Amino acid sequence: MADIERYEPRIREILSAPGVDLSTISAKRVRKQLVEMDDSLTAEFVREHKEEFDQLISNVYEEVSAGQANGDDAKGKRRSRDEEDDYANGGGEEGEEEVEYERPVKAKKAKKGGLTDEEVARQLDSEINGRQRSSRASSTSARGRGRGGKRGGRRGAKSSATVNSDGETVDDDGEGVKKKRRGGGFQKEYMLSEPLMAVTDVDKLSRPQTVKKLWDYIRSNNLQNPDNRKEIICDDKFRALFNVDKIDMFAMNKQLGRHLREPEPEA
DNA sequence: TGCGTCTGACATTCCGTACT
DNA sequence: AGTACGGAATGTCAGACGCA
Repeated sequence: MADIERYEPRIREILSAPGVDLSTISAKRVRKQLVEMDDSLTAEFVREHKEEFDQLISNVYEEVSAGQANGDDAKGKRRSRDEEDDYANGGGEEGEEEVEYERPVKAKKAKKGGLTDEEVARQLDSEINGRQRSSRASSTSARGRGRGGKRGGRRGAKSSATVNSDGETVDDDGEGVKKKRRGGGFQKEYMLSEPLMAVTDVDKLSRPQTVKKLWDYIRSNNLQNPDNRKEIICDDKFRALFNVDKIDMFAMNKQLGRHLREPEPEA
């Protein structure tokens, strides 16, 4: 039986460190920090004893958060909405705790200014009215899911709404969803820079279409690093585009903006 | 009514976790 | 072990909503 208890001070240190937001910290992150802090501790060991670590982290979390709540009523209040639902739900008392108390995106939103009266009112209003937006946002990560690769729920399964080859947003039936999203937005076309034109073979595209074209090009030219598929090995055209030999896929999207410019207004 | 704020939408791949 | 899926980053705009 490994002596996991001896890591308690470390865990306490992590959880009570200045700048640590208990509403966003996760057991996973604590474990990671633990490994980083303690050279004698390996990731493998932590993985092997994950449950024990999680149990310990949870205990320390309870203590630390209780301590902070005493001295900081505001933070106590902040827990009230979301965390009552999941964290305190199973936890709070003894017994099986929901160790994965992470709510990163929610926390991000909260960080933007916390829950003001206005926001609370809006949330309540949304819940009452059962707006589509609120139902999505309230579950997991609103942005995360909307943005992420699981549109429609399955990898590779094309979404219920996609951008077709004309840059038009369509749903599964091929019907336009312009009722909801007319014009502009993703359908807005930009003039492409010369290097970007060289890759896409067109001079005007919407942003999503541009990204799509880039990925077509990447795949057809095998530019993905086989060891790290998030990394793109630049060929001449890409090098001209990004001025680097390799680029992270996220950075690529970021850099893309530099190659898109507003179309000149038509006469 | 206008302004400010917030959310959802789209493309992409990979990692970690939960579940079977 | 294999499968399924959420979440991660990036950009921008439309639409919904609250408030003054």
